[in-house]
Amino acid sequence: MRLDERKFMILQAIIDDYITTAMPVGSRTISRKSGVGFSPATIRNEMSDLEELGYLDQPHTSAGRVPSVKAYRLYVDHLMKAARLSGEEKKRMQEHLNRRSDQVESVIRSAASVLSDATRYTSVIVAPKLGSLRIKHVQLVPVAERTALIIIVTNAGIVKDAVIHIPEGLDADHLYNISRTLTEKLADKPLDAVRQTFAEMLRDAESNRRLLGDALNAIEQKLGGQDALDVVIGGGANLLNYPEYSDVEKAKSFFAVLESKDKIRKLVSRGGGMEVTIRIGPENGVPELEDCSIVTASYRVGDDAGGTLGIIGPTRMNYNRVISVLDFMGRALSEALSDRK
Amino acid sequence: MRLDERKFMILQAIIDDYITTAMPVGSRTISRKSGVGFSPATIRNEMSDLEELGYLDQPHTSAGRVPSVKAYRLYVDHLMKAARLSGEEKKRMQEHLNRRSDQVESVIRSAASVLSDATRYTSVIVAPKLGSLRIKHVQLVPVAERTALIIIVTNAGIVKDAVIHIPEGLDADHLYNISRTLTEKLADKPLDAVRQTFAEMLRDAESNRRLLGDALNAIEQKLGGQDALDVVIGGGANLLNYPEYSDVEKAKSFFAVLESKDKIRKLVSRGGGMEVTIRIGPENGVPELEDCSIVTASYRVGDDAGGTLGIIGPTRMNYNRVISVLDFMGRALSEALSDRK
DNA sequence: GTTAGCACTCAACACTGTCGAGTGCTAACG
DNA sequence: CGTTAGCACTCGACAGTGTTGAGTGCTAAC
Repeated sequence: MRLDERKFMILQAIIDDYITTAMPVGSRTISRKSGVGFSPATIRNEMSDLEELGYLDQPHTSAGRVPSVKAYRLYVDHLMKAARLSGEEKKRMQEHLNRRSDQVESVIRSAASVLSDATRYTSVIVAPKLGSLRIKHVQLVPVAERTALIIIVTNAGIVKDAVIHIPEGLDADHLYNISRTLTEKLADKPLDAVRQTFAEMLRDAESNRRLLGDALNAIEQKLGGQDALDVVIGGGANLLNYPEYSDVEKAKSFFAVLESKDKIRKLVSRGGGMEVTIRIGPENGVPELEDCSIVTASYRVGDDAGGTLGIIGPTRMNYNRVISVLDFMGRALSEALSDRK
Repeated sequence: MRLDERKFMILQAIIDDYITTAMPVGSRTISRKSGVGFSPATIRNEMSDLEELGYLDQPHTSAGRVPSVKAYRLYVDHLMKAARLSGEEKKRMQEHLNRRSDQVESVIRSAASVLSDATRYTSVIVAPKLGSLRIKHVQLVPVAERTALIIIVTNAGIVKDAVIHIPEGLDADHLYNISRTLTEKLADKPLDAVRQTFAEMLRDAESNRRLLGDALNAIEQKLGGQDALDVVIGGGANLLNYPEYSDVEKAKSFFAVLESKDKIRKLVSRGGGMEVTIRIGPENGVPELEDCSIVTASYRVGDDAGGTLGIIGPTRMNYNRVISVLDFMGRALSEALSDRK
């Protein structure tokens, strides 16, 4: 038995219907649809075939049918027609995104909320690994008696800074000199290499040990520690709008997953490339979310570092729309984060 | 009819029981409690009196009784004995809070999560109004061809910075001079006055118009715009653990309130002072949350600016513990934010 | 003043029958 | 031979029913 034209059509109709209603769909419903010229009985026969082929599941004997993971896969890979976002919508997203575009972190936060608002699902954005950005220059600026700001400027134009303590008696000139040395030593090195280079400097330089140590700590904390933005989630409560989560227990376990960075990271560990990746149901590898799908795309910062943005929703999500939104936002985000000189 | 000793005791027992079980409590339950030497029948008589006095409600004829708002009020104002946090617990909270103490924003975020973890309710922290902090000095640092970092140091040691665009051809010396001028003009003025002073400078200074305008925009955005941290919420999903929210609709409306900054702000608009404020049920003024209580305390940054921290939970929340946690965290947070030289 | 006894109330629960949506199968139709 | 009408069957949803148990209020006795 093969999937002929008509089976495709019927399957598509079932999926479309199920995506909007979340109710098992019966033969009558399909038969009534415009564009389908067959009686319920015929549809039933076809549905029976589709079930045998593994594209449909039946919750129980006298219920309608529900698309299986296999069906969604087929749908996503072959049946789906790409949705176009209206220009107006694109514009609106852009605006909401651009409004705050000073720090990487706040751009990402706003992107997450734009994503979840636009899709009505839950969004996840993993911050870029900034480690591969290269340092352009480093500067120490005195701010108070024994405090300075260390500023690191990278090739992507992103600035990281941190407040550090400095030994007494270091005046602006001193700091300026140290800055020059630091810049010389660090220029063109990736941020990842800061630790090592600092360590070397600590070994060599007798004086200013304290200063260098503090600076190193501060920077490390910014880049890789608690302070570094990691994964941002938007619209967690959105999923409560779907009947799949009308059970509080389910909702709770969903929120529990959202709070576990490990699981989130696992969820969005991406397939690579700028392409949109779709993981349907159990494919996502997190058992608690086996009836969720996750769609991810990626974005870049400058030419090196990149991160992932994604949408988590029920398996019957509107893949169509989600894909276009992610695709668009991936580009928009890359632009917002890279074009900052 | 007056509230005698025994009525107090019984009321207290009822409240205690209800707070832990969330089930209407009957006369038998109270009678069985150690320390109560009366039969259910006697308790019933007393409960009947208490109901008449407005301290108890009866969901329906043959159910147990439930404390009324008036009862909680009495409990909170007179019956409750202050809980002591164990040293161990205090230490744990301190540690979780202190771990990241570089930027105001991240300290507040971590405080929110400490609060919600410690209480198992939802926490809200309103960021301090930084506008009343006074400027100590201002500095422009070149970071790239046409970009500079503007750094504002305040008397509380808090540093705000923003990336701005600068006109071509301004070298480090120029910027240094401008910084000096800015510092002179702005020193000792509150951040709130920046706008006005800048405006004056814009009028006077013929050159560097662009630069000043950009700087003003950037700073404004940082202080009062989208970028300024406003209100942070922690543990929103915590409330799902309580039977009060086993209904998804209720949970949804709760989350809706959490997403509305206006309502949150209304919720935590504080009664003033370092004192802990308690609003029970409808007292909080937000109809959607009429069966939630909110307990707030405040914290300070330096000597001027202050913010509010609070806990939202069901009316039958563990006021006792919540109050001690808030009190402790209020101090801890003030300390963490002020002691930063 | 306290308590035992008793009739009463009401939510929760399990059970039952009905209804309707949906199915599979078979036979008839074009 | 594909399509369709007809029919028996299945099963969840729902409403109605009786039972149980927790809890109450009242009264009379201690």
